[in-house]
Amino acid sequence: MCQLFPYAEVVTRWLEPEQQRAWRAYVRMQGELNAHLSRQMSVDSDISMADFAVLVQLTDTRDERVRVLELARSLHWEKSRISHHVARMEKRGLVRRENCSSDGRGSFVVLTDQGRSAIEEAAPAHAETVHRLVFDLLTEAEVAALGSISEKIFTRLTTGECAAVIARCDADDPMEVVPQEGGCPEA
Amino acid sequence: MCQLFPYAEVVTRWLEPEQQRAWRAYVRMQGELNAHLSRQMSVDSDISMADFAVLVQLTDTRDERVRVLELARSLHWEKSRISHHVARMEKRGLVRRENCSSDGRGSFVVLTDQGRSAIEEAAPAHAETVHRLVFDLLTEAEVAALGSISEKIFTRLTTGECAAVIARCDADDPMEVVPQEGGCPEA
DNA sequence: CGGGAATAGTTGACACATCACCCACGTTCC
DNA sequence: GGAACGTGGGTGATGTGTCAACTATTCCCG
Repeated sequence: MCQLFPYAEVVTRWLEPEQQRAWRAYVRMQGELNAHLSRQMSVDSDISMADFAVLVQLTDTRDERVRVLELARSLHWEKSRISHHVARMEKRGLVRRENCSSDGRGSFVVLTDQGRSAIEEAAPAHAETVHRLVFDLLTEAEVAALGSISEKIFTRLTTGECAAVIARCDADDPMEVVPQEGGCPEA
Repeated sequence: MCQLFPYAEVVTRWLEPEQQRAWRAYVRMQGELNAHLSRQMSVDSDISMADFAVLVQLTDTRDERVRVLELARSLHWEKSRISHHVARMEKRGLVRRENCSSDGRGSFVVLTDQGRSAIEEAAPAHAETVHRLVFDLLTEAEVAALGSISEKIFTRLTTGECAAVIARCDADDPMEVVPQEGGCPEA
């Protein structure tokens, strides 16, 4: 409903040639980059990008344990995705589940020793890959531009009408969605 | 920076703070944007982003038919992905297969009337979405920057060593780029 | 206290991507 | 003609993401 503009759709706004070029370049780049990062991660280590993301969240907390829903929020994943993925990671010994004593519904995802060594092994290679594929190519100005462009679009996506569609497991405060600076970030 | 991985500090190039910020912003933006575009596409029409990509390639050719491998190359998809996806699209009536008379091995993917109306219905809304989520937010300079950054990275990914990993592992040259186990299982 | 409503998390069905392997056809060279 | 090899394309198993429906617990309010 909020997504459609039924009354304003008389003439289509096609992309301008320069926008077209930029958009196609972005789409292709993003697809290739994702594919390459995933492939490189599984070559360098025994985990996937998704595993890595989960493990980063776990190592970021003091207890190396985190509630499932908090995981979902910080990763912007659906709760069922978390549930499935954690089940698979548990089967491989990277994490384990523990019941939450203070809330009978909840459960924790806990880092195992095997999970810790997995991410410690994977992280340096991943950082090196990101350097090689991205930052070695860009000037400081371009890095800044990439950051601000990304933040603009991300903010657009996570506030206002757009956020309403995304928000299923979201906090009530829309401003809280973009925390300013975290601890040791991913990558 | 990342005091969690203490033993690797000598060989590892961690990201600088500015790079860190830009990278995190990019990763999150790109994830959200993909999700939103997909969701919006299926809200506005009966096809997915992947369907859309295939249909665009088909409508771009004069005959509205294209060989499977050419489709794979222009989309940068694996051939088996094309095969599976075309099978599903065929089941839904969006395309059909035809044998290639000049090469008994080959086959064409052909746009159907239903496929044509599907993309004609989907395209304007998609263009509008891209405007709304991206280009309405960016200055001309930012559009240009996005394009050139994307092209740089894309070029890096599709030339040299990187391309070798991407290009099927049936490349004849045994290289040292990929550490033994993960790379190109031959034999 | 009791009975909804909200919350935390799981499960199953399905769509999709990847991998390894397969088959059919074409080319080359003998 | 036919073996060897490359190429175009398909198939099935498996891992992954999404949606809808479900269970179990907690919260809220009379």
